[in-house]
Amino acid sequence: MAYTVGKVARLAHVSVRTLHHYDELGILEPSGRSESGYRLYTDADLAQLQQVLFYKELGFSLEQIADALGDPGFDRSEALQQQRGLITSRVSQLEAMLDLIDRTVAAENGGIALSKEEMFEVFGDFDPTEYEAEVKERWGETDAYKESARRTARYTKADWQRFKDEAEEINTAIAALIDEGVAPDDARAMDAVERARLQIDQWFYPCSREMHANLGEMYIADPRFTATYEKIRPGMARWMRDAIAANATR
Amino acid sequence: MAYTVGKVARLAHVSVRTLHHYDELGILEPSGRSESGYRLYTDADLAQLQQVLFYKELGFSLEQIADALGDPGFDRSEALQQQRGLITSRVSQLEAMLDLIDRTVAAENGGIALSKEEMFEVFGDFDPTEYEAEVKERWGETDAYKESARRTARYTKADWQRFKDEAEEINTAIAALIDEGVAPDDARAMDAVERARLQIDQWFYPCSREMHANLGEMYIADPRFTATYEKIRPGMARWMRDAIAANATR
DNA sequence: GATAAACCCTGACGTTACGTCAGGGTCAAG
DNA sequence: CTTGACCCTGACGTAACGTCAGGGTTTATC
Repeated sequence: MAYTVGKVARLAHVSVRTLHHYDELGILEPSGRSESGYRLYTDADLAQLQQVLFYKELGFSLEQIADALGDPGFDRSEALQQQRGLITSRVSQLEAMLDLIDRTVAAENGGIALSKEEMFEVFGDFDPTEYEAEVKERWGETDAYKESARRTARYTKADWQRFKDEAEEINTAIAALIDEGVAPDDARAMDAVERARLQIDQWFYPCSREMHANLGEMYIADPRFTATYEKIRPGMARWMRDAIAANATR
Repeated sequence: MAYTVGKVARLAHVSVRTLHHYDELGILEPSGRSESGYRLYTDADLAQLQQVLFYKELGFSLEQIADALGDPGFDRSEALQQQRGLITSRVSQLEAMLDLIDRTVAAENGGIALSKEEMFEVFGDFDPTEYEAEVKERWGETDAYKESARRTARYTKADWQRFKDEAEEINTAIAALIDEGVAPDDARAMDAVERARLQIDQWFYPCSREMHANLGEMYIADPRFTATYEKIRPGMARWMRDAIAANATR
């Protein structure tokens, strides 16, 4: 029922030093100590260690992990769902790499050559803004991509920085609403996603509320978009979809 | 045809600093410089960068990458096949995580609880020695696991260190043969894998040449085993399978 | 019941793979 | 011809541990 560092280390395939480190950072403090000062981990501690390892596997920093686990509103099942989605999107990314390798080999054997962009698009994180216009075209607004390209061509470095700051602020605000437990059909929720819509409208291409609703659907249908929002808060992708849908019909 | 750092960075979703770093380490030195000293990357450099990124994605250190790419016997297609196998095994691991999450959620909803080992077995690298005895049982030698457990129970820390050193030496010798281009049915190859067989026989459980051949088949059938050997040298898993098979029938 | 091997503790410095300035030269569009 | 984006070389900072050192504790075994 109570495990010493060494036992936990062997069980979880981590080093003793790693457990010491997590203890220092407050990410995983053992529930008890023996008389002689030995760290003693309980079953609950093991469950938390598993959470730490899942998050680490998904590329979260230890600081982010500390924040997530330290949050009083932390919910294990919710986190597991979030992690499930993120792992799924990671699998898609790796499968894209397999596909890239196959196409590269085919090209070497006289197949069609790959563009420079194709050679690297599987690396690095997925950028939603790059992709939204493209998706929009599939739904009919055939000029979205061109319009977006036309506008963004003139953007300066400072413009992009402003856009990023603005986007982050909007996302932070939404995350705060989620933390407060505000429902997606609450007026504050709809206002928040309306800000997101206006931002797209202003910076990239005309985006009606109906079109925004389409994008919202994609947030939960495409694992890459889902991952983008789930990484901010568990359940955020679905919450946004619902809030955007509510905003479109109010 | 010639790209500056910034262009390469945007294309490959890496930072300029990263490219500087790779240049310092000699992992990716641009083929040219402009008059004013700007780094100029060619298409071939981009292909090499892609290789670096693949290896990095698979958890190789920059030092290992430098060794692999710097090796005069480096072969792009061979490396791509190796990477394909390693990515496949990574996907299996992530799928095991998805399965673990599902079982954890099921357990929370009144399903069967998970053992401590199950909670963590998906993390950390795959240890072949832990698994071989278990697999051996599937082929009939029903006491392999028990025998192995009986023997290893008495092993001291120093014993394990000796075993690891020995195993590494054997693998290094095999890798050297591969580097030399020695064929799997060469006598030297058979001798090398015979040493591997004797090591298993000595440390864990009786392992006949026929049984060893079965293990060899598994090295290419199970992606986790394949990954273990492919990580040492591209093509090593298949080479060992062939050498072991040759050794079993000589 | 002693004695060694294995295990635990707390510092504290080392390492990898970059991030992040600082200070200064270069290029291209208006 | 200037201004914003871009490039250079140091050089120090950082995250997540690895790796001793020095010293106490537990446990298996003789």
